[in-house]
Amino acid sequence: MDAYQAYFSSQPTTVIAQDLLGRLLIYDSDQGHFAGYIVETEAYLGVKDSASHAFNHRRTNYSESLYGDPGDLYIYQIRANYCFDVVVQARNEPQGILIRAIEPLANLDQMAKNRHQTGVNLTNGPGKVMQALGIQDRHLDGLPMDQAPLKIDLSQRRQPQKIMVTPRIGVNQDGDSGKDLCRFYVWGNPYVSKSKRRDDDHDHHGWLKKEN
DNA sequence: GAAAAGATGTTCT
DNA sequence: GAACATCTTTTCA
Repeated sequence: MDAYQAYFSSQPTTVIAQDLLGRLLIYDSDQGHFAGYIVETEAYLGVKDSASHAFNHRRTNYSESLYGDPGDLYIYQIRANYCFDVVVQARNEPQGILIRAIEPLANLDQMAKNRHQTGVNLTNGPGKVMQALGIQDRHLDGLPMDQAPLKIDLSQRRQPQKIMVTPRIGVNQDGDSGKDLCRFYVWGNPYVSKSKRRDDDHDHHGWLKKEN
């Protein structure tokens, strides 16, 4: 197993989800070089998680990638929108981390064209991130991230001032896992989904220091 | 700034 | 036919 796979399988999923906050998401496409800091994640804990696509060992051709190797991509469509997970834990252990929001760093102009929006609306939600990056199909589904154009840079990390923990967004609250505290985000960052502007940290966007 | 409704693909009953 | 790991637009405050 390489170091990339080890990172996504040597700690509990909720710990990895928090460690991903502040890391750089990169996508190289024919639209240019996209980059942004991850500011919001959600952990999905596999067969015992009532909100997971793999609940009760559900396994279909559609969600097969979730059962793949740690560090693989799982790209899926929910209603009219695409989202993506990083697959974590060993092969056949279907856990994943949904990347819900990023703070854009590079290629903001192209993101605005792809989204037909500006400001925080570029990337403050999982479907919005995919639209901003111009990903509107599943051709990257199942690929190992370190060999795909869409990847997370593990060589550096921006340090959040404070990590907030809440129940997940958009999942059925009546399920056994509906109120589990599996959503993590950078306090004060304006790109966190469903956040209120009066809670923003205008000086540092919730990071410990200025731009590296 | 909140709430409601519509668009929409896959899975399960 | 119903539910869903979502987003946009409209309507009302």
